[in-house]
Amino acid sequence: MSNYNCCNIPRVKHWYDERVTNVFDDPRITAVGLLFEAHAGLSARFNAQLEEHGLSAVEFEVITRLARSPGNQLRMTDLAAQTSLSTSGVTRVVDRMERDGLLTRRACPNDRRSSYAVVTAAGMQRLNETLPGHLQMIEQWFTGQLDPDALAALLDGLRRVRDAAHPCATAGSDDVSPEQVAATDNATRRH
Amino acid sequence: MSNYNCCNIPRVKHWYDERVTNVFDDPRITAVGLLFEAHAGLSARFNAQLEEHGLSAVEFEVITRLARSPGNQLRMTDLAAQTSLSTSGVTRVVDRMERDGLLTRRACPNDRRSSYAVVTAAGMQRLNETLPGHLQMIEQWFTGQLDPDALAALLDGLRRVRDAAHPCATAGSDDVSPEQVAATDNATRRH
DNA sequence: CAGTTATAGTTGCTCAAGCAGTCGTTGGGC
DNA sequence: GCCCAACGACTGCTTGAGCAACTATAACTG
Repeated sequence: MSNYNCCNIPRVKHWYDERVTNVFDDPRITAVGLLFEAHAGLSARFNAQLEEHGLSAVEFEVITRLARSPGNQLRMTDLAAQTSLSTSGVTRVVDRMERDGLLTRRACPNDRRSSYAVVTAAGMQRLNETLPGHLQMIEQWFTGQLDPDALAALLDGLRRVRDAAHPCATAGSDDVSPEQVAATDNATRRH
Repeated sequence: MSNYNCCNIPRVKHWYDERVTNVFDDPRITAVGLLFEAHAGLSARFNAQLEEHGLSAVEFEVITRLARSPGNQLRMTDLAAQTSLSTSGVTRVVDRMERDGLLTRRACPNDRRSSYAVVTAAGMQRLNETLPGHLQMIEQWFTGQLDPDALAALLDGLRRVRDAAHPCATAGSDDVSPEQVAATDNATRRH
């Protein structure tokens, strides 16, 4: 019963050793396990550092996405598309961050349905306080763990997986300049 | 204001182009962006497939961890350690899955504080129905996206990052055989 | 221009997860 | 053997996020 060696699993490509005795030793399972655990580990590290500055991961992502956008602002919908939040989720995060003085809402002049979330001066300051440590964390736990070649290979592989799997969430404010689009590599682009 | 070119960020190693005009173009940000988006993309794909079989991601992880363990069972605490759930979280997931007939609780004979979560026959069947498609998804959106060399490089990099960053959650039932431990690569091991 | 449809944002409801506190059990120190 | 600290599981409470319903505005169609 414990020897779970079941079911005819279709194997399209055979890049791995065939002699598998247990489904859970399947290298594909191992592969996702690695990716997910790396993600979980980094998330935990980052969250700890962000928490020191009174930010949750989503709040940090929100304020970062806003701060990198022209005018430090984004329409609520675009913010939702860039983050992996629903629009109602964005409403609530912005509620909290507005209450904490990090953001403000600003009416959109052209479209009275829309409103912008804008980073306040206090928000920018908070981000300034948080970012250096965050970058250090990235270097300490991620990029610094590998020599340049290995890192490049890793990032290349990730990019391909991302491009393939990342659900189409092409977002962004309407008036981004072309070079800004080109720069926004890790944003939710590339269909 | 939009040109967020701030703060003296310490750069330990310079594996990337120095000429950065905007903090958010920082290759370290891009790197985590890639990893996180790849994870998010894969998660979304997997969740969709799992949902077809009436399983959430955590439920799938729980039942998988149990099914790969000797006797298809694990003590609640060990299950919590292997998944990224708190013990109360595990209590509730097992509650739900027990209600759905996928798991049962079994009293631990040696220690009356502990109880095992055990996969039922229905649970094993559900897993059998779910796994092939899941493996196909992995191949389609992850491992199949790269040629063997690139995949190996990706996994190698991920392994190092995982080993560095993954928070120490050494778990597992007490009586795992050594070869089983060796096989459990993607489990939460390695100090 | 009127009527319909689509879009932007918010709100009520539900649910999943963590924290802290509780209860029963175990094991170590004396 | 008794006491107390540690442990395992569970429960109440809070929080955060999504879905669906709703309102207001915009755009489209004839």
